[in-house]
Amino acid sequence: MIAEVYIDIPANPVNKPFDYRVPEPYRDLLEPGMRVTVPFGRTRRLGFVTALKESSEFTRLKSIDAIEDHLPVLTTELLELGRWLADTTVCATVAAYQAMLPAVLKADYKKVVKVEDPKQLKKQHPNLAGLFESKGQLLWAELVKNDVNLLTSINHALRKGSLSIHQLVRNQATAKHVAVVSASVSAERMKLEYSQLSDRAKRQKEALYYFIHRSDSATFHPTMQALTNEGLSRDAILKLAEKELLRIDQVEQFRNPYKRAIEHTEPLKLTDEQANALAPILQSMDKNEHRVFLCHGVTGSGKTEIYLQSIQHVLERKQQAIVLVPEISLTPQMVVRFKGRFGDHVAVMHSGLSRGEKYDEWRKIREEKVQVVVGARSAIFAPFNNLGLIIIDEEHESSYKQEDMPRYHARDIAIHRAQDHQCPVVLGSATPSLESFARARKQVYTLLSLKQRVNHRPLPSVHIVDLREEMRQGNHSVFSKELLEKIKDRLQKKEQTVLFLNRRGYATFVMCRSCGTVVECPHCDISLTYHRAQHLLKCHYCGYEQAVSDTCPTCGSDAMRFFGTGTQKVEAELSRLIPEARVIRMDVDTTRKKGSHERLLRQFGEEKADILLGTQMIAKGLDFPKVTLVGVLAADSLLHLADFRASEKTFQLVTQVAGRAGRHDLPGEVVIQSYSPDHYAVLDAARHDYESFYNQEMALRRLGSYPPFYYLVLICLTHPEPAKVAEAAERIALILKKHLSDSSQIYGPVVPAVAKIKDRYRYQCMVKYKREPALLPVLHRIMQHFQEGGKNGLQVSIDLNPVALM
DNA sequence: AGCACGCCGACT
DNA sequence: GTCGGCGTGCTC
Repeated sequence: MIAEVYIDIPANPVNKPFDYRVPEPYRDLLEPGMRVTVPFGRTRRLGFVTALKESSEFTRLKSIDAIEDHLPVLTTELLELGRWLADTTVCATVAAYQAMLPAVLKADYKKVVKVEDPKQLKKQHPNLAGLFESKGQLLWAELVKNDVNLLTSINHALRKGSLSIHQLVRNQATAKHVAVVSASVSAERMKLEYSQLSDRAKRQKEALYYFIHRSDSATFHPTMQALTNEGLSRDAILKLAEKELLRIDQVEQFRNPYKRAIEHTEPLKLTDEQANALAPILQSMDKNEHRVFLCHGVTGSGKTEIYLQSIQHVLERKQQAIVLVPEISLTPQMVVRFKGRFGDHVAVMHSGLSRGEKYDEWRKIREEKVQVVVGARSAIFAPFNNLGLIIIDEEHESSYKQEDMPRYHARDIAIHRAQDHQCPVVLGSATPSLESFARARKQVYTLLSLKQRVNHRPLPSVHIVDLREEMRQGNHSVFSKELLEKIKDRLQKKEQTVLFLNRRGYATFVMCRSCGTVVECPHCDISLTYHRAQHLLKCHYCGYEQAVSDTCPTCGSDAMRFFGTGTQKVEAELSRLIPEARVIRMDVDTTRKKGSHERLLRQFGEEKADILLGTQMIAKGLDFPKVTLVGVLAADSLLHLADFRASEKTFQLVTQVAGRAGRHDLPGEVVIQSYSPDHYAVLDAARHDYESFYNQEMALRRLGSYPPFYYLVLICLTHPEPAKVAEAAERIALILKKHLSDSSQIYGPVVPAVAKIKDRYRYQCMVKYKREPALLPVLHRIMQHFQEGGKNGLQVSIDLNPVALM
């Protein structure tokens, strides 16, 4: 028997299956989808078995070393999905497989140096022999870490045979075990032994006594942890186990990230609108029919309840469901809603979990211990075998697009899997992506509309403030008069305010007023942002930091001034203008630590603050009854980005943020500050008019030949030398022009808005096309040709259907 | 990704 | 003459 194995090196030259002989004892065990360790070249690597066969065109086959799994980690469906994913996103097949699995299933490679001939080593390299001391082997990394100059003597010793190198492939997947203690003899016997124990064995007697006097001693098996918590001695228990009076078992345990008890909830009574939306979804499930529904519902229209009740139906049909939620709205609030309804049937997957916790949640899915998974983007690969429904909440969210290889969009994966399983997909959003809404209009998707909020609360009233007018009246503050007054008013009424600004840091750039020099990052083509807390200038692209100087590096004048406003500056302004206000600031800088995101939100929920000030991350999923005012400080910060989606993003963001106000009994109010108050994205968001926005934006997209009228491909090249990228970009553009049809438009090469990142110069080519059969073959060929380069050479990335043109 | 093979500059 | 730089090519 022969196995086809994909080696876990996501590079082009090894992106193909390698044949290996399967040793006799493995023949009944090995299945496609399992991981194996194999000899590869002169090292050992982990690989994925994709197929089994009887013959190979290669004669000198090596054998598989070991099987790493009992159960295939990739199901037949996922193996196939991975191939499709690699093809359609132009990446290595293993890269696709790795993206579908939890990180712990990746191998941990360790190089080990072994002493073969201690005497010779001591004679020829006493310094090396000293390092090894009495140990027979050392980790390569440890050995080299001490002294790089050792390399020469190590090489010499290797050649002389006094040292040898071995490759260790360690499986990182470890289940958590707990020690469980139980009685291994009868109570009578324990009593007897007890009486025979010497009085000096006080701790042992104590422990034994504890077990004897349990009426349920036969079925009593507490964890070691629990017993030591009771004050019993661990050593005494071990001694008793040695005497075979007690036994200790290592029991595999799922880590439980959600320890607190969650109250069970019952299905809510649906409004007519909700019931009308739910019915076709259930119908489609019952007919085992693949259909995509676009659930377009205003914020607060009760989409989640529709999700919950359709999942209920999935469970009744003994099927499984995947629910995708954007990472930032995967809050405890959200988890509680699903766990409350479905309890232990739910696994949760998000970035806040440790690697071990993620692995456990994944195993619950793989071993069919749960039927529902709620998770961020990668949960779309949940290894369910009988999917009945896939839900993507906030389907317009750009975080569903993975930004590194494989550059997939979870929505595309969802539709592909749902076709395999003949089940429906539900896309939900208050502000659908133009792509999805256009498909709904063309009846490719089925549109479900929810126009009313469940509790019949009116949508918040929205005021647009013209910041140009404020400027004219001499107000240079980040707050308009109107907004400031409203914040003060809420403070007095003990109500809460949410303020949104899409820029972190203090000032977005530092400029010399005398010569106009803007301080830029030495490694990137971008201005540095001033962070006041540490009094540093930081690059938001590469993380570079430098001290703030008082004088201009170019002209030496002391006219350096801060421009632009970030969240830190707003925070400072607030404490100056309204010193009594308690402010919580939420941005990448204040939520970097694990759990701080949740902690800040909880504090705000407990009304320990009056104002929540934040970036993107506060735009979604927040639901606090006391919030009656939402302020969007600069609604056009995104609008002027050179991106065809700028208006769409602005519209979505403003709508989402506005939706945070007045979700409960108290009426909500929204103030939008903008330098372009007449822009349709701002106006339509203020009027809660999606269709009007859609129509205007579609007209512009048609004019610019942008999605959803055309598909895009973005090819981005980087290299430390500008001339090298330019040349490669030129050649790629030529290849595209030569091989693609006339109906496709090829743009570039051009230098993108940020011309250099992390000391690498960038160039881009773009293709717009409607139907282009030659596209994927050409892109694969480009990848093959240009991506063979080494570490510092040319890097090529291909992004099909990019979400941003950065 | 590693690692060897292979062809040109500064050293014992 | 050799050590060693990193450009190219292969791993079932």
